[in-house]
Amino acid sequence: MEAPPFRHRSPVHLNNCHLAASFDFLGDRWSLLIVRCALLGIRRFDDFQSELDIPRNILSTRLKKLVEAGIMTRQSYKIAGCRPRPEYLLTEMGQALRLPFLAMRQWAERWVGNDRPPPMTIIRKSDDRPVYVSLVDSDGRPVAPDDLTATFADWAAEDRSKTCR
Amino acid sequence: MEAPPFRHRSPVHLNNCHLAASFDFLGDRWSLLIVRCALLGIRRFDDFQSELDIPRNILSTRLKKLVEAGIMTRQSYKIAGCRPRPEYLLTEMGQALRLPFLAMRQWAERWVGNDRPPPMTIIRKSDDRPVYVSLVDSDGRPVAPDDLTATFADWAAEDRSKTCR
DNA sequence: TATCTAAGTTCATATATTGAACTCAGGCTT
DNA sequence: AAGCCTGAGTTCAATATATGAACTTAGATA
Repeated sequence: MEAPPFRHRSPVHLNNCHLAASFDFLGDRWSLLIVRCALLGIRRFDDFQSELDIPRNILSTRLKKLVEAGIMTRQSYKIAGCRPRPEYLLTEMGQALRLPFLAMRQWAERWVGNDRPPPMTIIRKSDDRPVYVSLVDSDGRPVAPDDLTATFADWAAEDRSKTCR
Repeated sequence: MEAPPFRHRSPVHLNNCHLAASFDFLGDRWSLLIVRCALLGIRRFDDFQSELDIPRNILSTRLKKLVEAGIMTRQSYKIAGCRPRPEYLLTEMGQALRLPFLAMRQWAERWVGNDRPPPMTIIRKSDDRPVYVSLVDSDGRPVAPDDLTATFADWAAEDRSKTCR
């Protein structure tokens, strides 16, 4: 990955930045950990609670926020002989977070885990070979990470795309 | 992306999870926004401050944390006629966050921005064509997001890889 | 009727954030 | 030389949020 040119102002105004906006509901440790667990198959209040050792009231407010953001849904499940209970499932929007979370896991295993063998490896179901997150072009061909630059929509570029020095 | 099988416990214990560990220093809104700005070329204290409208003491503690985590370095720059001033640069570890952040941006533009034309588009320098984040195998060939499963290192799998129902 | 369980809520205490004002060091102006 | 300017922080009182323990609730079972 290549170092960016120096700027006084970021080229994308915070108000136009959907990435920054997503941090409103995903930008805290507990929400990120809850989504991590959900992506791994956890669904129930008490399972999130004991897995993460999160205070119950915090879990409650975070789940509400994630539901409100459209990342999770709260629905009832029913097993015979038990009363219906709520479970928290990822929506399609939430499932789509798998890719960024895999990218982040890949980063963490390289840089936090120092490339030691990871506890879990993501593989392709059809042939059991490991899978990676990478940059590709529209034909699916790999793109070198130092071969990137950016263009800006004209409505968004108010002197902001200028670099300095 | 495919829904995961139901589990009471996540298959990776939190203590072995480098992803979860990374949230210790990246799991808050301000740190994420600071890294976003740094990836876009911002380097100076006051530029981070005015770009994000972050309280100065919070910015100070967050930058210290990111430096301590190895994501940024604080070094001096010198321009003629001014005294040396500090600037905050991404380390190699920090630059490597570009991929997860691009994945997250791609997600946010799809799901938060509802696929409206984004203010910024990442393109390949050599041919100006847009670039995407995607799953690939070790030969760089695309992998379908619903074609994934996982294996677990035997030292990590203490009944945790079992699914339920 | 009493007990158990999963899913919450309540509340006092502890911790963190906010925003404004202040400091500090070195360069520039008069 | 004295005073002002600028960028990079620090300090501190007020406010907001998190923590952890205890409590509540609704159905199922004994």
